[in-house]
This record gives sequence, structure tokens and C-alpha cells, in this order.
Amino acid sequence: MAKASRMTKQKRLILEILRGTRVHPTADWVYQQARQVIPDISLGTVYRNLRLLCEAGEIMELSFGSTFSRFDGNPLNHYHFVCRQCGRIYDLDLPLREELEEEVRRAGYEVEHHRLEFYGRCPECARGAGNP
Amino acid sequence: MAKASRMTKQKRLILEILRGTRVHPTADWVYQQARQVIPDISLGTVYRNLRLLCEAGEIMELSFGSTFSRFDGNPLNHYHFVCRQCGRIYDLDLPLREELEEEVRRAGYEVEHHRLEFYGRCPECARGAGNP
DNA sequence: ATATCTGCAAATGGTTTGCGGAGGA
DNA sequence: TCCTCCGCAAACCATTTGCAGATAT
Repeated sequence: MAKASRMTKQKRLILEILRGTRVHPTADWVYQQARQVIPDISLGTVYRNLRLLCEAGEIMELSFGSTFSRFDGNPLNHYHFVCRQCGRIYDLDLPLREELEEEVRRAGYEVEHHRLEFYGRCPECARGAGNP
Repeated sequence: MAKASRMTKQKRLILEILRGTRVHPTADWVYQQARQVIPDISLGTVYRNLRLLCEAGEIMELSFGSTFSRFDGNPLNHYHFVCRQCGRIYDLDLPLREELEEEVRRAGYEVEHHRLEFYGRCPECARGAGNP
């Protein structure tokens, strides 16, 4: 059976914040934004709702090398670029490569999804500096 | 200039442990193994050396969704499969798809490397159970 | 000789959780 | 109504760090 899940104003706000940005924010960034609308929202509530929204498939949690998670308001599989200089994370406009999964299935695995990320320097940082 | 870096018996042991396993262990697993050889090695030393070995390019740090890192004694780029049932991580024997990076370069990014992971159920878990 | 490394233990910091009260369905 | 969610604050736990002594080079 489906899980019970209420739409509270906190959850709705968090979802709006995530859908309205392209920055792949951290939980704390979402918290700072949310406080501007609901000043006494708590960080615990932000974490709880980020978790709930992930489980509901409304958003995506991204964990790169860093010690903290980032979140993406677009739950559809897509690829990312991580700039090692400025730390920004970009959505890439590449078509999904489903055929990669086929190769893995041939090896006997049940593949549900895959994740592809590129690391390097973003156009903006490359323009600014010759050497990192 | 290159950083100074000593080869201590602790660092050598940690590198041997990582090269001698296929399990993509956590820092604590490495620590437990290391204690069987150097009983008074400390967890802090394990973390410090894992960091140093990463920076030296001898090993790789892997961060999946979990709250803790895993480490891979093979620093050459290769792809992984993560079983959502047993949690094991497998090295995949797929050829590198360097051409994926080309597409991203065409969009203006300086790509240094990429990372590709597959998620699902491993052959062993798939054999054991019909429904997760 | 000496700068780096070690063991120890405490600190850090992102994330989770227990609680009693509030509020969505 | 009633069950889930909230705010608060403490707990959690992987990882980092300060220190004084040890050790690789």
C-alpha cells in the first residue's frame, strides 16, 4: 500500500525552492532560503522533508565526493558536470545512454538505473584562469 | 614541487590491504584488518593514510549514497555496480567510454575524468529472491 | 637532524531522532 | 478525530585535528 504523506506548507515550500533553482543546493542552503518565507522552520524539518521527497521520487539526492549531500529538483535521470575549481554542479543536456545498461545486463546484473558524472573545469572558470 | 611523503609501515600495510581485496572497503574495515598486523594502529592513522594515498593517486575514494566512503585499491578509472540489496560494490569489466567526454567538451567544459555507476541487483541476489 | 608521521582522544559538522504539541486529511 | 508532521534540542557517527612523542630519510 502507498505510504501516507501529507502536503504541509513546509514540504511544499521546500519542493518549490528546489524546483526553482539550478544550483543543486545543500540542505543548509535550502534551509536558509526557506527561512525567508517561514522564519521559524527548523533544519530538522528541512532534512525530514528532503528525505520524504526523495523517497517519493519528487527530487534526487546527489552525493559527490563532498561530506554533504546536494539535492536536485529534477528527479528524471540526467547527467552532471562538477567543476573542481568553483565547485558548481551543472545539469548536462546529453541524451541518456540506456545502451550502457545493456552491456551490464549481459554480465548478469539486474540494472535499475545508472549515474554518470563528469569532472573538470566549467566554461566560466576556464575562461578566467590559465592555471588552476 | 612535489610534497614530501614518507613510506611508513602503517601506510604500506594500508596500501597492501586495499590492493589485496575486491570488496571496496570502508575506512573502518581497513582499520580492523590493519589491527591484525599492527595491533595498536589508530583509526586516525588509517584515515590520514587513506587521504594521503588518494592524493598520491595510489587509491580511489568512492562515495555512493551512503554516509561513509569506500576505497578502491585500483586507481585506474573503471566502472562500478552497486547492489541495492546486499550493498556490495562490484568492479565492472567494461571498456572506458572516452567518447562520452567528447560530447561534454563540445559543450565548452574542460573534462578531466568521468564516473559511471550502475545500480540494481547483483547476480547473486537476483538468484536468491524473486521480490526484493 | 628534523620534518613528517603516529597513537590518543577530543572536537567537528552534517544528519538523524525523541519529544510533546500542532495541524492536514 | 487521528495520525503524521512540526520545532526544538540533544544524539549520532564518520571523519578530522591538536598534541607530544616516535620515526623515516
